[in-house]
Amino acid sequence: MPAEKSRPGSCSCSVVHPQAVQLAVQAELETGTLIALSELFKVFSDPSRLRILTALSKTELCVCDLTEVLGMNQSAVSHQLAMLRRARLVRFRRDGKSVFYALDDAHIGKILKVALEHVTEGRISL
Amino acid sequence: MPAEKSRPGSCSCSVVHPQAVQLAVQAELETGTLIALSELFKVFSDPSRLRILTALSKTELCVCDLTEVLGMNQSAVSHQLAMLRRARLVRFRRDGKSVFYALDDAHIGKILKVALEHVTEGRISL
DNA sequence: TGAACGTATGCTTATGCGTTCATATATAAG
DNA sequence: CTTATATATGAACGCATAAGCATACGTTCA
Repeated sequence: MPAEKSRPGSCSCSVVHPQAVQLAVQAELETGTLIALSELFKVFSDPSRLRILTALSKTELCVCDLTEVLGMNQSAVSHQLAMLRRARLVRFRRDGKSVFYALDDAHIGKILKVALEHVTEGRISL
Repeated sequence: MPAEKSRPGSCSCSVVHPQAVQLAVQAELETGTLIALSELFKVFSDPSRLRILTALSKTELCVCDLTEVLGMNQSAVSHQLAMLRRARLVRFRRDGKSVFYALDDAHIGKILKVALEHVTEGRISL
């Protein structure tokens, strides 16, 4: 008997470790959760958006302020803000002609903080 | 006097809020940190990689095991593992013909946990 | 109402990225 | 040394996306 398993679709290996595989399979996240997670991280994966979030972590800002802080044009900033809005990471209020943005969730700061720890520690170990 | 400021490059607005902008500018991350952060999040922004990290959070696995767990072909898994390796999120050891992968950093679990909280809470509030 | 201003958005382009295919490397067995 | 197996890697294809341009929308003021 050559292999302890042999599901045809996935891989030709015969050295699969069943108990480890089973553990891993049981730990799998639901598809919906997985997609939501990856989309959340995708929002954080762009430097411009990180700068926006960092700025908003200190104070509410209007779009014009953000173009000033980031040195980007208004269209680019608005596009990124739209994405942050869709991800529900920022909220906004209109005041006359200006629209003010602010962070929408407490977890955002936590995520950034933990990630920053990872990054800076990695730095040191280099 | 029409505007309180008017740096030409960024934006034609005249309603910039100087004290808020200053606060935000002071909070800016260094460019290197910013890039490192965004690259870290980029690694987390793909469902396949999240599945790999979730699986490895439970147990060490060889490449063949991972193809089994994920139902992806070996090449795709290896490419993703290479990326995780470059990001120093996983380490690996060779044992005969097999290569076993494991998580490389304690922060990874934390980041995932906090993000998961955000995602699931968002779920509930819908 | 019309003009001016702040902001949002559709379209386009350039770039990036995930997967697959083909192939290369590494280890083990005969 | 040859063959088989496990993994890695380069090239290419298709899709997603960030940024810029032009323009539309919403608000204020005259």
